[in-house]
Amino acid sequence: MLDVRRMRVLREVAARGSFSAAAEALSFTQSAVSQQVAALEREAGAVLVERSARGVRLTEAGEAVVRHADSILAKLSEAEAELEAIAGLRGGRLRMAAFESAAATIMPVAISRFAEQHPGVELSLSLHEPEDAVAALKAGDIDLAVTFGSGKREDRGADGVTHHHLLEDPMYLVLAEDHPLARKRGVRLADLASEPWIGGAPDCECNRLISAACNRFGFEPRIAFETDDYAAVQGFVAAGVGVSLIAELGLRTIRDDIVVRPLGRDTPCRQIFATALDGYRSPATVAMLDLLREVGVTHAARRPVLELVS
Amino acid sequence: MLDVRRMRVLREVAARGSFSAAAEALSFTQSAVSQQVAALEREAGAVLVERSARGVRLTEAGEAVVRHADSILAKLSEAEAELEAIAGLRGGRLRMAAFESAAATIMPVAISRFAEQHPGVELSLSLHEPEDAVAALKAGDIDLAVTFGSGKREDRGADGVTHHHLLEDPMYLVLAEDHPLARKRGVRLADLASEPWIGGAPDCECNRLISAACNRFGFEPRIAFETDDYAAVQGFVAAGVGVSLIAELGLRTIRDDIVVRPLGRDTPCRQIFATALDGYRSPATVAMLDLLREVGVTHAARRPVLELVS
DNA sequence: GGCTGGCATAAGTGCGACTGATGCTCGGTG
DNA sequence: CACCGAGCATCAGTCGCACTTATGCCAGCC
Repeated sequence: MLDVRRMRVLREVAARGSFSAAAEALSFTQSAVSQQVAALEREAGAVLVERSARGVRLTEAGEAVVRHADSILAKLSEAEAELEAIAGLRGGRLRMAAFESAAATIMPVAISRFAEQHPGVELSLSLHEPEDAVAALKAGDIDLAVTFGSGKREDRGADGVTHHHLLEDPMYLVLAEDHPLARKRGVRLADLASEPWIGGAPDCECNRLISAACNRFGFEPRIAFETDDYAAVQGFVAAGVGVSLIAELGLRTIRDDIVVRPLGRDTPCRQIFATALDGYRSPATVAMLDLLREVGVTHAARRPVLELVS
Repeated sequence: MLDVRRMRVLREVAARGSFSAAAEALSFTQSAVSQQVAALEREAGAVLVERSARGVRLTEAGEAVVRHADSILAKLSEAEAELEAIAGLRGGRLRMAAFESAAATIMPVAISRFAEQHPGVELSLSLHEPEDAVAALKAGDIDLAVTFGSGKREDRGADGVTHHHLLEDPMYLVLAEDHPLARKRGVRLADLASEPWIGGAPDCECNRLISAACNRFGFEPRIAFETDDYAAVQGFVAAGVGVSLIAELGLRTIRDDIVVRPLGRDTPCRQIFATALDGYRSPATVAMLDLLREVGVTHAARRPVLELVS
């Protein structure tokens, strides 16, 4: 195979018109250039350079090699530029996934800020509930996921992913406006032991959050209906099918025929994480992780929904 | 600069999914592949491969490198193919020059046969009198010239070109049909000492041939008119401006108002050569040289004009 | 005819690439 | 749970290649 380093030498020879001049330009000795060109001719199986007393001239084969050398060396520079762009966040891509309420709240903020700081990076966001998101991470389909869970686990998970805590997301009780408890002040979870509940999708982290919260008050919630869309949950609650817990991030829009009640000291909190694979992380991933943490802190500082309903 | 050999290793790693498999495919040890990839990562300034317990996966930067590696390696194969094509006469070019009467006679035969044998080679022919042709050779504008001269010089010229003898081109006396000597049998050059002559262009090899021939018979021809086109010479002769000598190759077409007379043992001959630079010659040049020699022999074997007019 | 500019060649040296051996980690398994 | 195997990293050693220095050779030029 033709050696690209040698092709570079030949190109310099062609440009300068002599071995000596090329050697000087490349900071080699004339001897080295002579040997390299000879080796290249051996590889090529053809005479590439016509030697004459005053400098050299390329043969047709030599011209062909130089022509290709130009294009190959250009491609090499291109590759180097692309690497630099990726490392310097002036290029590359970042594929993310988030669950619905995060995708509607913190992600737009984070994405807009990231795009502003690093306009060259191509961003994409898909909707995935935590379980799917982690699977997508492991499959290499995405680089970063925003997930939630009940425990505050900053730990390096044994399964190759690490959850980086972003913020706490307090959950609120939602009732139909004509529910008997809708007017009561200081409702507690224990008051709702016998109510039918609206849950998240089956076998979903969301459901486990509700169960865990109720369990702490000594009862297992009876799930009357399951849906993974907070808007749908609000619909079912409004229709009187049951009551539910909705996290703050899911309460950006609140129907006017339901009431939202804080649970005071009992308030269960879901924990929001940025989740990424352990080991190598692209510069874009690292930058977005930092940014998400920052957005999380900012978000925690002001609690619009809490003020609104308490 | 990124090393193309290492990029090739990375590409194999990407294709096989593990260092070990790539090593086997490349007939290396796993250790070598590991070291090469590590070195490439140092050059690139970025992690290119995510190592895991079961094989490896490329990072985004790694994918970028492999993408470029593909295109670079493709270009390399292309270059190799082109070299092979040039060496095997399946490509490349051959630029030739010939004087007018050769371009009208032996060159069409040679070119047509060459094109048949080596259809991939791009052929071109330009018209140059010997002096210009040799200059063009030295300037590198052409690869091969067909020239003529008076002496039979196969020698390696001191000026860096070699003339390869192709054939002898006998010269004939041409007279207006109403010329007093037109009917005389056995005309000799000495009979024409006082005639006005039509010569070639000033300071042209062609003129020197006429002078040299006349000198041998003890007179210096008086040049009445000079032109480098044999058709024009025939015109002037027909008009009675003077007499001239025209070589056989220039007598493919003969006006009907002139007569052509052989000079028997006195016949001067111009020598036709294929002329090329010493030193490196492309495969196409060598092949055409051989072919021209062959055409020269064939041409010498049958002498249409000689038979026609003697 | 010596001088100069330019390429080739020979011998020596140092770096880098590859090998072989070994250690480490992770995931699967009895 | 301890073991095992697949796979990568690392180390030391060897070998080859690329470059340098030194020299020779050739051609053009004053």
